[in-house]
Amino acid sequence: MTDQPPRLRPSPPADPGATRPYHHGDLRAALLAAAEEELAERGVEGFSLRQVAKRAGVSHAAPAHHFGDAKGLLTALAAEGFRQFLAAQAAREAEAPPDPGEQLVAAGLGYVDFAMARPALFHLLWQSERPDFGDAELGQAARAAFQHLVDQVSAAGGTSTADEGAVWAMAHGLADLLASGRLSGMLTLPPEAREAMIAGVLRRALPRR
Amino acid sequence: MTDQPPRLRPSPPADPGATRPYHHGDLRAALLAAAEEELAERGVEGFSLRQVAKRAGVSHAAPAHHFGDAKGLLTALAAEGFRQFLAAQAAREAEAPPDPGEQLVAAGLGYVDFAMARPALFHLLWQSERPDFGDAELGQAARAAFQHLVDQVSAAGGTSTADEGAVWAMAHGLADLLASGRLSGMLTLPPEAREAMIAGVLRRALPRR
DNA sequence: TCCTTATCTTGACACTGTCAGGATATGGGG
DNA sequence: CCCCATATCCTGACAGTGTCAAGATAAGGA
Repeated sequence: MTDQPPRLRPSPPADPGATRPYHHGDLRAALLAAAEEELAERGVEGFSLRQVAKRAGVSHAAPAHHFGDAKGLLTALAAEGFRQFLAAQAAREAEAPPDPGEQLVAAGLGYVDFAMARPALFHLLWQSERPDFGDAELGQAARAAFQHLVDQVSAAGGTSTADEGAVWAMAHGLADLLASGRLSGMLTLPPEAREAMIAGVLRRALPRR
Repeated sequence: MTDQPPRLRPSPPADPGATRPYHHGDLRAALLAAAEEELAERGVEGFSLRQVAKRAGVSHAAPAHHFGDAKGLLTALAAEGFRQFLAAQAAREAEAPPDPGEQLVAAGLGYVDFAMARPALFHLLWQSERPDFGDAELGQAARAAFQHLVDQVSAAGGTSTADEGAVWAMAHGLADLLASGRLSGMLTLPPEAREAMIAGVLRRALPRR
């Protein structure tokens, strides 16, 4: 497992005795950080806007000014999540040999890394309908993220829709099943062996020569 | 266990003038049907127990007696969903040649069929935390469903955890991406071409000889 | 200094899931 | 036949949720 992209800064201790200034200073960033913590603890389905506000030490209606509504907050969080998702792939590629095939496998490993390290955020990005995927910023971040794999396929000699779909589906299937705790046969393996097996499985989707 | 419902009202407008009998007759089945409709229309994240009760033409607390709480209803729905998921695979296999490899591909096609035909239910089965997967009935149905693919892999000559994982991940990745409207390159294909491409991609995951 | 703007709080509303207690039908025993 | 134990369903209440309206407070420029 390689380095993960830095998480949003952890939320403040929320000292109840401390007199908090009326203006927070950087509430937007604090709310995003609190939202991701809430997401990790309660899941997408248990996500509560008021709980996020409470965690950030602010009134229940404070998020509205920065994000409009809950969908707006989750949209911003998803956009940031897609950027970190892309960064997870880049981190793996930086450690891999420059061979196009190896780079493609590395991207797939980063795909799986991200899903296993932050399953709730992965869920928000790929299976939730709560973010507004019509939003410009989120749309751009999302397209950039899953276009990256497609580009890697081309670089590795893929030419068809089938090539793109196969690699994407294999990486995504592994990521989703592993993130949700299935594929126990792989999960119980020691990390190095598991990683090697994932790489081997990813290679099956590669265009054959 | 469940009798065939005499009338599974597909969309009961809850006729206000009609005097409904105090006892419904087969409320449990009607609630399950209403729940799946609600699921299809609003998605897992928009699911509302009260809305289900209203759709079935019954008071908001009526479901409690049959299912306990919302989790209980979704657990029962998920168990039924897994059985139908398995049936979708079996339906494809019945039309395929008896060759083990072809049977395995057929199972994968059924896997994808189900996800595309009923994406919200697929989402409930695989990505939701609302059903109680510790429940005995649901656990049995779930295990039977995703054990089937693994058995097919063995029959087709698969011997390793990698073989099982590869086929499962490929089928699952295709199903999830297609159900959520991604993989547009495949979605825009005519059905026969799309099906052939999916089969071809599934074959990539098969153990090579 | 004063006023405009941004930021945050308080209060309210409709909706949700769940619980408690009451109403009604069903079926079997007397 | 009557009666009542039980299953079934309803009404009402409560806390929690997202969102809106209106007010309070701070920041910054004229």
